Amino acid sequence: MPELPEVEVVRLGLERGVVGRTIREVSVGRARSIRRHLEGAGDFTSRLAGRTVLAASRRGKYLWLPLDSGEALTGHLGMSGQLLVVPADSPLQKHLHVRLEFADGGRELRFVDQRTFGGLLVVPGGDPVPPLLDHIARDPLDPQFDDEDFVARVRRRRTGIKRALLDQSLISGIGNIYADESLWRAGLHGARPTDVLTKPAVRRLLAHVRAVLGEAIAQGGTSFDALYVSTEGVSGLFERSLAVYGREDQPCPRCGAPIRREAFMNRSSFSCARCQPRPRGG
DNA sequence: AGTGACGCCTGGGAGC
DNA sequence: TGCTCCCAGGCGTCAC
Repeated sequence: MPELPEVEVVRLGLERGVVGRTIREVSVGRARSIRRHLEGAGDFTSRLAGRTVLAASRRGKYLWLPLDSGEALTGHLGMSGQLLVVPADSPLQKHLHVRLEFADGGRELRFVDQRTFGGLLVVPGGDPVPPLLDHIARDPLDPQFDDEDFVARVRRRRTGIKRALLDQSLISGIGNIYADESLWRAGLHGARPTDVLTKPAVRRLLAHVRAVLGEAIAQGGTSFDALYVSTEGVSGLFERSLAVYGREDQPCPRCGAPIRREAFMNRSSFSCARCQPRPRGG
């Protein structure tokens, strides 16, 4: 499940694998994967053919490749999207939807996506950020992320802290796994109301968010259900470092109390029953 | 403007 | 065995 660390690992792979290369031809096998490119497949492929990739960029969970045309090939991996850089003659993946061949005849870029929540599109801009992504907040690893502005905005919210962490217009890149891990490290239950958290508490949480994201990148991300791999097809190793996510009834690594699982936004939240007390009324 | 619910997808696993 | 149901969940859209 690609969140910021997984997407960053993919970005690094794209930087090594496709930056500086010129696209020769693009084929779209499944229109749904470019559904956000409203002009359709013909327009999509013609905007890419002959263009050179200038960089590999990321904000939160979005990726984009700025092109020499002033546009950018933008993508989101959704739940199960993969961007693979593979030899042109390698076997076709079952859920291969878009192929980009390069003029140098070397390895090609493939978009593979089982659940098809992800997708690609070509958009104007891209240096530094396509306007398409204006509504996506800076992520906490962005040097220009404004800590005190984040703290203030969180405390003005009237919601639970986990909902706030998952709100990509407030802070981007965090999904269910890293939200739960960060909250565990901070000793906060996700239902804790944002408007009564102290400034130091929010700052501490932000520090834990940064730490867990950084550690996960160093481990190549989390390949919890094997749907996430790097551009080289390699799984990440951070699953073994997860303290709470997916660990219902197992002992909390800090206190030994059983990890609890609760329904949350049509999915699950994992937390320690002792270290992360549920707020009253929550 | 902020808040929260909903729908989109597929495959693996549980249960019958 | 084979069927049905549930679950994973990021994000755009929509209602309030």
